Order: sequence, then structure tokens, then C-alpha cells
Amino acid sequence: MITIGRLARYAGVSVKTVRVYHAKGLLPEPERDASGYRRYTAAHAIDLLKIRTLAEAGVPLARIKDLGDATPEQVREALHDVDRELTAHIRRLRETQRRLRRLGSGPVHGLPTEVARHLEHLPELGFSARWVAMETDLWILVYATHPEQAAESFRDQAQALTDPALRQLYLDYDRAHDLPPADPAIDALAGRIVTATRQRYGPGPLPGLDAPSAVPALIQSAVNAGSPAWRRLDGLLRAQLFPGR
Amino acid sequence: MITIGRLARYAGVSVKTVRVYHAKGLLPEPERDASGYRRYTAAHAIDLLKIRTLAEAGVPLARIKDLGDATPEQVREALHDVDRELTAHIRRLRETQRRLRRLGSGPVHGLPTEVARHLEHLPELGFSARWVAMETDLWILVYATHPEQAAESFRDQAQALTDPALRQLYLDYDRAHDLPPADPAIDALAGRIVTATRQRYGPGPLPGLDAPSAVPALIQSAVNAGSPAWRRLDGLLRAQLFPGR
DNA sequence: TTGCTCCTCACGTCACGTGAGGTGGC
DNA sequence: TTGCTCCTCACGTCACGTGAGGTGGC
Repeated sequence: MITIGRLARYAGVSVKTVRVYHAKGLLPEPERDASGYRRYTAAHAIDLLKIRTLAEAGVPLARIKDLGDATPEQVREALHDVDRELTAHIRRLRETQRRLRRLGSGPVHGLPTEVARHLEHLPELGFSARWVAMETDLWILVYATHPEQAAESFRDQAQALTDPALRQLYLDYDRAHDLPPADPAIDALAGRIVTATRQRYGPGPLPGLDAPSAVPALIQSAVNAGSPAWRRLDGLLRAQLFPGR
Repeated sequence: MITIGRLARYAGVSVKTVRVYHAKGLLPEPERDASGYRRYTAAHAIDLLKIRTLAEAGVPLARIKDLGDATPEQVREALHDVDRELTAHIRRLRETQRRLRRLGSGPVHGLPTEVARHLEHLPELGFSARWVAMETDLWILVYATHPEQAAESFRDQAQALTDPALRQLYLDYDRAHDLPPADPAIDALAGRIVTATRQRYGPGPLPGLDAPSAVPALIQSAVNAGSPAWRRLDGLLRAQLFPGR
């Protein structure tokens, strides 16, 4: 016959936790002694340890309570479910840990060194600070949300810039920022970009991120907001490269 | 410029979560458009992803907020702390999963087969149902709270029962339950138990569970509650085996 | 007697979820 | 016009934590 404090310490919980489990009907109320103190037995300790194991596994208290009046078969099934949920939870935490470590390492917000070097190199190629900032945000978002495809995507982009003709297209895109939106140079640039894209990737669907990804939308919308010319250029490119949408 | 809904879906959270992060000062409020809608940029998405990584790692929102105005050195240190806490958390979850699987398997509350067989064997040796129930509770508690020492502890106990003289002592303890507490047979039994214990383990400290463990207290108190004779026997044994306490 | 533990409310907290009641965008 | 999204309160919820104000045990 032990007190609530001993029981709680024994199971590694607070006294309040034990009282809450009584109030919620998870743990049966024990007998009281002459002065109204709860007096617990080994059976209560066993029950409490079971409840804690489930609670620590992330099972809501209401579900633990339901397990109390379930058949052994149902309990077995439920334990299997909890086990699988726990495995998934542990896997997600490890994924979180990986992202956490990328946050702490790397020169720019956890970007790989090669990407950081690439970004630092852009001004020397003639790109504006605005363009570099946009590219930095782009790669941070891509690496954060699509870590598997990011490296391939980046290599493709970096390789494109080694081609003088393609690099010129990107530079022209950058400089189009301050053109009047009706400037015919914008229509010409759109045409050249479409031609080059089709030459590089063929007539099929374009490579890149999944359609449901918000990253391109995020980048493009940020881009478009700054410049009416870019907004028009974006519209022309979309119409010609993604006529279906 | 994306809306709160797109931003939230993109980061895998609810719209409410984003608004809460604004209210708590974790995420800066973006500009509003003409109709009062929040309009987000890539920078907000990057900030939100960082916040989510930390939140999913279990960092309280208040601590995440403090990280906002900390030096890079402090951030680096904090990320290290979070990493270690996450590692510990994952380790605890794996330990929980192990206990969870013991709950679901095994014949009696996850006890190993050898222990279950031992308990089933006890009535044939002449032990009472009350004794068997007490032993069952004892081993459930020991295996639940001291999984490493439990197997050794059990083997020691099981081996003791193979010695006819020692087995007789346990049987006599069992039967003493209903004696009058003043019966001199209780004093005699206490003396025999002390002698046998000292013969078995020598004059030094007795093996078994850690002193701070509540298990012996839990069992003994449950035991004592049932019988004045056992209560007296327990007192005699304590006085002679643990004179210091 | 003193410090520790126990008792029962009642309210607080953390991180959101869930309407309520209304407006804006496509 | 219709369904979807956005807005701001306000209250709810989950699993406890934290006093408040008092009594019991060693």
C-alpha cells in the first residue's frame, strides 16, 4: 500500500498526472485510508506503467481509455497500429534532425558548398544583385522542400550557364526587369527563351519540380511583383511553354 | 506574392498555425493587399520552413522566437543543444517502442516465456494462489522497470527454488500468512531465512535491485497489507538483514 | 513543532483547432 | 452566382502545471 507520491515517482510521472488519469477514468481510483489518502497496490503500478508506455508512444489518453474495455484481439491490433505510428514518428524525427543539421551547417542557410560558390560567382558573370538574391531564395526553397531532386536540378541549371548563348538569355532576362512592359524586346526575348528551352529539353514535358510544388509559383510571384516587364515576360513564357494550363 | 493558404500548404501546416506564428512574433507580418489579405514572399517561406524544422524538433515556440534575435554563435550553440535533445528524444521513443512490444507479446503482460512457465509451475510445488499472484506482480514490475537486471534477478530466484531447503523456506513464508502475528514460529522462520540468505550471498551487501527502486517497497507493502503475520516477519527480516536502515 | 505529503477546487499554459459572422477573389 | 479563401475575435481542447487554502503523517 503506497501513496500517490511514491506511485508517481516510481512510474516517473507527477502526482498531478496520476490524479488526471483517475479523473479521466484511465486508472481506477484506489481505496482511501482513514484520512482520505489514496492507497495503491502493485496492480495499480502495473496499470500505470502500461498507460505511460502508451502515452509516451503518443497515444491520446481517450484512446488509451478505450483500450481498457476492448477485447484482447482489438488490443493486439491497436498495439500494432500504435507500433507502426511510432515507427513513422521516429522516422519523421530523424528527417527533421537531418534538416536541422543542414540549417546549422553550410555557408548560406545550409546550402551545399557548390551552390554557395555558384551564387557567389553570379555577379562576376554580370548578373544583378536582385537576380542573385532571387536565385539564392530559389535554391534555399528547393533544397529545403525537394532535397532529392535539388542536386540534379542545380547541376542542370549550373551547366546551362556554361553555355554562352544560354547565359546571355538569363542575363537578358535579368536586364528586362526595368524595360517598359510593352517593349517589343520582351516578346523577342520570350521567343528566344522558348526556342532555346525546346532545343535543350525537346518537345515533351519540361523537367523540374513536381507540378503541385509551390516553389516555382513562390519564386515567380515574387519575381513578378517587382517588375511589370517580368510579369509580361512570365505570361508569354507560360502561354508558350505550358499551353494546357 | 502568395496568400496565407498557399504558404501554409507549402510548409505543410494549417493557416491557423501561420497566424499564430505572427501573433507570437515568430514570423514577421507581411504586407497586406488592398482587401487586407496577407501577401507572402519567398523570404517568408524560408523563415517558416526554419521555424517548422525547429518546432518539429520539439523546440518551444518561445525558444524559437528568442533564436530570432540571437548572435550566429548563439544560434549555432542552440542548434547543437536541440540536436542533442532530439537524439535523446528519439532514443527514448525507441525504448518506449521496445516496452510497447513487450506489452503486446508474451503470455502474461509481456513476461518472457521462461518466467511465465516458472509462475505456472509454482502451484505444483505447493505455493498458494496468493503467492503466485504476488510473484506475478513482482516480475511484471521488475521487468517493466529494470529490464537489464531482471533476467539475472529471475535466474537467481529460479535457481534458489531448485534447492529443496531454500524452497521449503519460501513455502513456509507463504504459509505463515495465516499465523497469529505473535507465533514464535515466525521468529524461527525469520532466523532461518537470515541464515540461509547469509549462506547464499555472504556477509556483504545483498544483490538485487537498486536501493532507490520502489519495486521491493511496492511488493512488500502489498504483501504486508494482507497479513499481520507477514508484516511482523517483514519487520524481523529488515531489522536483521538491513540493520543500518 | 517543522517540513513534507496529501486533499480538492480553480485557474493557467502550450500549440494550436473550431466555429461565428462577415468580406473578397475567380 | 457559387464555392473557395481570406479576415478577426472568441472559445475549445489536450495534457497536464501551478497556486490556494487546508489537513494529515513522522
